[in-house]
Amino acid sequence: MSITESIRTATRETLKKNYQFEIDLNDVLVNETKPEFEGDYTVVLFSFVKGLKKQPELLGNELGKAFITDYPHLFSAFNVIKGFLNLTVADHYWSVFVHENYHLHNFGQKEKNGKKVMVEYSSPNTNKPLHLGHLRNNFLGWSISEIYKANGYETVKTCIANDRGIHICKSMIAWKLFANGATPESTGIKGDHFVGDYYVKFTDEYKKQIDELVSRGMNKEEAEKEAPLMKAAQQMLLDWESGKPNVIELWKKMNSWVYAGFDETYKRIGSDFDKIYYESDTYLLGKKLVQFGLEKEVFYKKEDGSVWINLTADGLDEKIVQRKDGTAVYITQDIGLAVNKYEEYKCNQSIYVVGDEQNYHFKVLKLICERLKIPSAENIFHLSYGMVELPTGRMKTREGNVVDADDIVDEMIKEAERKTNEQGKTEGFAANELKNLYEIIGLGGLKFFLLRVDPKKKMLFNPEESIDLHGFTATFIQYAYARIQSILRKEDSQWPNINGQLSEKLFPLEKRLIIDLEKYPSIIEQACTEMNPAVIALYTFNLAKNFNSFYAEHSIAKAETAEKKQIRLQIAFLASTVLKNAMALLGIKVPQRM
RNA sequence: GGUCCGGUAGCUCAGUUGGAUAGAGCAACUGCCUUCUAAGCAGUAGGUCAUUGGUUCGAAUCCAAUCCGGAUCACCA
Repeated sequence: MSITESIRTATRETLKKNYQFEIDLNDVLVNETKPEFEGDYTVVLFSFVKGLKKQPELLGNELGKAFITDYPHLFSAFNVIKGFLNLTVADHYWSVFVHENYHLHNFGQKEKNGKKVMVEYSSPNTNKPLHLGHLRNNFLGWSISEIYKANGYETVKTCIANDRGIHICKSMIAWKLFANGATPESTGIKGDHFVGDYYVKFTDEYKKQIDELVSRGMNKEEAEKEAPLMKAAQQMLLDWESGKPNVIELWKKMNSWVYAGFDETYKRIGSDFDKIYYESDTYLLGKKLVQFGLEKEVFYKKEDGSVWINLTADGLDEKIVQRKDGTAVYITQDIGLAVNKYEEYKCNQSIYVVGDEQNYHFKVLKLICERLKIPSAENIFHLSYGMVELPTGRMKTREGNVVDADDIVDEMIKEAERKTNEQGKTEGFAANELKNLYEIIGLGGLKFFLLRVDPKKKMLFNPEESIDLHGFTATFIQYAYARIQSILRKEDSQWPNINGQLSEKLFPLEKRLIIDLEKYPSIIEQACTEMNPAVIALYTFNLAKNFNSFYAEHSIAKAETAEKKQIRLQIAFLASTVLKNAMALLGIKVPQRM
């Protein structure tokens, strides 16, 4: 039981015993005591003052006295200010905690709970490379999955490849017309970038055709429809759906180029998947479900043959689920995918990590699944995240101010190298060790920067600031970790063993660190219920900061007594474990030295 | 226009079952390397929590209205 839980329980039991006053555990508000007051934890008494009809100060003093006599192993002192009962937790409690836990490599990790969670993330289109927004998505999805795992869930990481549709045909057409048979191999360009270039080429050439048609007197709207390139792309989509061999062959070829490029990027940024779904498979199941929905009268057909659902009763609009020509729309395949996922894995929860511009889409998807009485409907959860903005304004593909994921990663690693060399502390590092270090620092910095903000809020990505290695960054934490490793290396064989006995008082800085460490299990729990890795980012930063203060003040090597040395070493050891494990939940590695 | 989200220090962000004098980091300024890693530590300064009203012992937090910003309301994905 954690210390805050112990305090809640003690409060409940004491109120029951001394005042015959029954309360729920959750009614006891326990905070960390503010630094300007004496004590470690504070019980806020206002909420039960009314029921007991007692002065808050009087109640506080009575409770405090009872705590000291009834729970001497927990509390050593108390004071009351207004309605706040400040408790000092006994040093003995903390030293026992450290002694019992410091050597646990999986400290904080929960037992398996038998539940299964699916996390879908990344979900790229196969016509262009990953960009900055995808990075936030990937880091978030991966981290959430790890956080669930740490909380005892079995997890399934999935990805849906949006590998079909008119956008795919556009890059195919452009390649066919303009590439002259060039390939990623022949040009040396990474596959996803190679295909993406042809998608851009399509857009450029298409614009030219429109301009030309307009200059010949056609209005713009008509020109957009009549441009030969667009017609070719639409024809290709029809040919694809009818399975025309040469189109399918080209589609497979170009997709394979893209996947090879994605694999490289995923490997680099540490994203992996247990299962990849393909829209080219799921859209067919989606179409079957449209038929099913028509039979059940969840959907209805309009005169032109298109199929709709009416969601006005739920405050939404009518929504199309199948075009008049019988082809699938975006949501059609998502319905299919939801069923597919459930039948294959039967997860207790199905999380979709998708940008907040699709909030409406997922509201609709969930409603449709509920109306169709799909068993997994109520387990669908849209983990919505805000857009990543640039100092110059919004990122827009069309305006070309997209930040490419591979470029960012390169830049971060290069910057890590520059800053590391500036520090000039890398004597004795082998070349491959250095390369590894640059990657750990560069990627860590990037991940931390994108994860430290509440996912649901939009955020500003400032490339210059993100490679600044000071302050609330991964580098700061990695550095603190490397220093702890340095201590432990030196002290490795000389640990005094006095079995957690403590005859002297803990210094405030020591206690603050232990309090931090003790709450780690509740932090990963909180990160899970809130689905927010930023909780962990903030925690690791504070832990590292507190360790640095501690370290600056209290030398471990020159500890005053054996017992001081022991507890400090144990604190250092546990802190290093927690930092490493917590950072791992964010997908961030920590270096042995730097 | 409807719906949803946001507005906290110069900048980037924390801050929910309503709790003490609203917190970090960056930038600025002042100290600290003969010490287990100074990518560090200690400190100073910086606020009308968008505005107004309400609820109560108590509001950045809850309610209402207003202002500002964004997303969405496609037979695009």
